[in-house]
Amino acid sequence: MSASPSMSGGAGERTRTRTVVWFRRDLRVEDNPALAAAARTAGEVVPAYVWAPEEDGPYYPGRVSRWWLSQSLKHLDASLRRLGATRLVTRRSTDTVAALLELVRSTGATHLFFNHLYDPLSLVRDHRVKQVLGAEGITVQSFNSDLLYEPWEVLDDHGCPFTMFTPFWNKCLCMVDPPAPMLPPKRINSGDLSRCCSSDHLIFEDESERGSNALLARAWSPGWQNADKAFTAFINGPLIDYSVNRKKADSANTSLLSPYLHFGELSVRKVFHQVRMKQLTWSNESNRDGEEGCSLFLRSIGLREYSRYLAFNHPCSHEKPLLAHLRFFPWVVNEVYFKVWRQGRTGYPLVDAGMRELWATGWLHDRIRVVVSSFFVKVLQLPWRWGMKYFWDTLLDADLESDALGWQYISGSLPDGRELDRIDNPQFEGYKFDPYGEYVRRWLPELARLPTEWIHHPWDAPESVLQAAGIELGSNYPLPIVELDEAKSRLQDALSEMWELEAASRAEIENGMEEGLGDSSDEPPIAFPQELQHMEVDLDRATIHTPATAGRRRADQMVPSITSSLVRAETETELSAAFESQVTRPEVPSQVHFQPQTRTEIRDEVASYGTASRYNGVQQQQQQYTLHHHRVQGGIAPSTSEASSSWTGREGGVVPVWSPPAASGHSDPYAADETDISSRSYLDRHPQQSHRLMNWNQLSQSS
DNA sequence: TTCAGGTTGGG
DNA sequence: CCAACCTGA
Repeated sequence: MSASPSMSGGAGERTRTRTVVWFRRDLRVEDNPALAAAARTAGEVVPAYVWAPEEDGPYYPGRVSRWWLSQSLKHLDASLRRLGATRLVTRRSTDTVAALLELVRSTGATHLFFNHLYDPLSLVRDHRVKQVLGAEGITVQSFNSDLLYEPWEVLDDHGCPFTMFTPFWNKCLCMVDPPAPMLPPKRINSGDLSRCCSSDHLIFEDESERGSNALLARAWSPGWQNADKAFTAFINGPLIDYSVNRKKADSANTSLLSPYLHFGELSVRKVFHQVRMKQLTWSNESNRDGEEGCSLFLRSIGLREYSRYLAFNHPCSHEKPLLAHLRFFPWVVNEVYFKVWRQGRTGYPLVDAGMRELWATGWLHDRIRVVVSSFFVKVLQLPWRWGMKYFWDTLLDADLESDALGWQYISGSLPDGRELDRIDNPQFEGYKFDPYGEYVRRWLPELARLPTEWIHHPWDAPESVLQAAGIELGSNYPLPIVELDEAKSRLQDALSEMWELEAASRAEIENGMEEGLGDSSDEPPIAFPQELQHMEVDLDRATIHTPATAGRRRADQMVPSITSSLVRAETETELSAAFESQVTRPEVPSQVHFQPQTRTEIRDEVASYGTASRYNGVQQQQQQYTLHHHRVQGGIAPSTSEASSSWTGREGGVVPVWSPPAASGHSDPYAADETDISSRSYLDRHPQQSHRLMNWNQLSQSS
């Protein structure tokens, strides 16, 4: 497995290869195929990291995510040094490809190795890396370190990609086990880098974020060795009771591994193998619960796999609903609702507790994520992409692929997701996930003295009970922002409207308007008004002046261009001050003063919407995008032979990149109109992608 | 006891 | 969409 020491000594002089290992979300030295391959070359290895967050556009990482990354890179750097490398070479850039090219030139490297990623930006960028560096005569090789199986390896009986999770996962489970995880390389020789190659100092936080970040360090220890510890602790601890406990809102029973998995500090293959071993053991002991726990935990790993699978097959799944009719859903464009949701002032205790935990810690139990996001989509009927963006900004384990899958699942955009018209009742869910109200009491101190009987529906509590608990509804805790019955009928209306619009659009197409297909998607997306970005700062001031957009709009929503977490810093430090006394996560906010607001006040805000601001917002956002808007023409859909000729397989040269399929193909069940689901709008915004892209359908046919 | 009709859980 | 479960005549 590992390179034999004798070989590297002798051959070093003559072959003298120098390989840049480009780290991204694979921040580990163990079971890292790119690093291992580089170490095997017997030449010199230059481990490198390029920080170019501007490339991520609206998905610039949020504060907590950046904090994690910075810690993890430190940890990785230390590990690499221990193995003999000079250091992790870092670059601050706004153009990753240029930075890599410069790095390769200045180090005199002949090889570049990296591990695959599957989000749309990476697919395109990595492809470009191969082209640009390849043209320079650099050998570029890429590997799988992020998944059990590459997305193009998992196909149904007809050789087509799966469109539902269960069959996908069943197929995975009966495929040959993924290779066993590799040990870290014995030694990394990076030669003398002091001359040719300096490191940039990377800055991941600003002054205002430092205080909040200091709190994170008490609760979390990023880094691959800590990932390993956390994993070991989990499989030897909570895993055996996972099937029983996983429903409790309390995170004491969850694995807490997702941030590690996001940054690739923990290898899913290692997870898979070790959990399988546990499962075998418990199966032999006929421990049914333990065995089932393993299956369930592995299934959640499977969902992570599936999120990459979907992202690969549908690169726009983070911004477009996969089911076409959802594009006609008239989302409620209401900033006040959005703000109330974020601040945990909806009047539904379980939802509010979740939102405040998220705010305070960057963490949420999976179940609670479902609760708050389904409330967001179904009760408030806000556009799911706003919620997804907020998750992206605030979650410690923010992960575009997983979150897109989650939100699409919730918003009824997947064939196997939940229907849109089913509203979950937060009151009932409260008693299910938090039967004794402990979770609510921890995060909503204002309800702490309310008896369990009423904790999940304070609005039903008798006045005397409320008084005894020190609660004045509408004053120190809000009344429900929207009644569930009201939400249900609103949702029904919205759905009928959606189907009408959908039918109308279809009729239009059948009337021979070929271009009709594009109409809905060409409609300008709804922007966040500029003011939204400053809203958080105004938490305790009059919100009535917040201009907002009103009413419903269909089509997809733009996301804010600045992460709200940056703007939030001010208030957050205030909040953090309240947590100072708590040593361990989850911190309990003991002093939080949320603005007293009655439902009628909220309604006044809703009523006071100015519509003028809407167009401002739209225009600004549009402008931003049209700056980059060029049509991609010609050569997008390659012929089959071209596609297959540049296909070099799993460990090989080319990462296949999705492109809009040729107009005819209709094998895809999502595809009421395939072009929308695939990358057209994405490509429009990334004109440099005019190179030939490979098409997944064609690939699978030709190989 | 049985059976329609609703609710809930799953991904 | 569908199975399992509950509920109430």
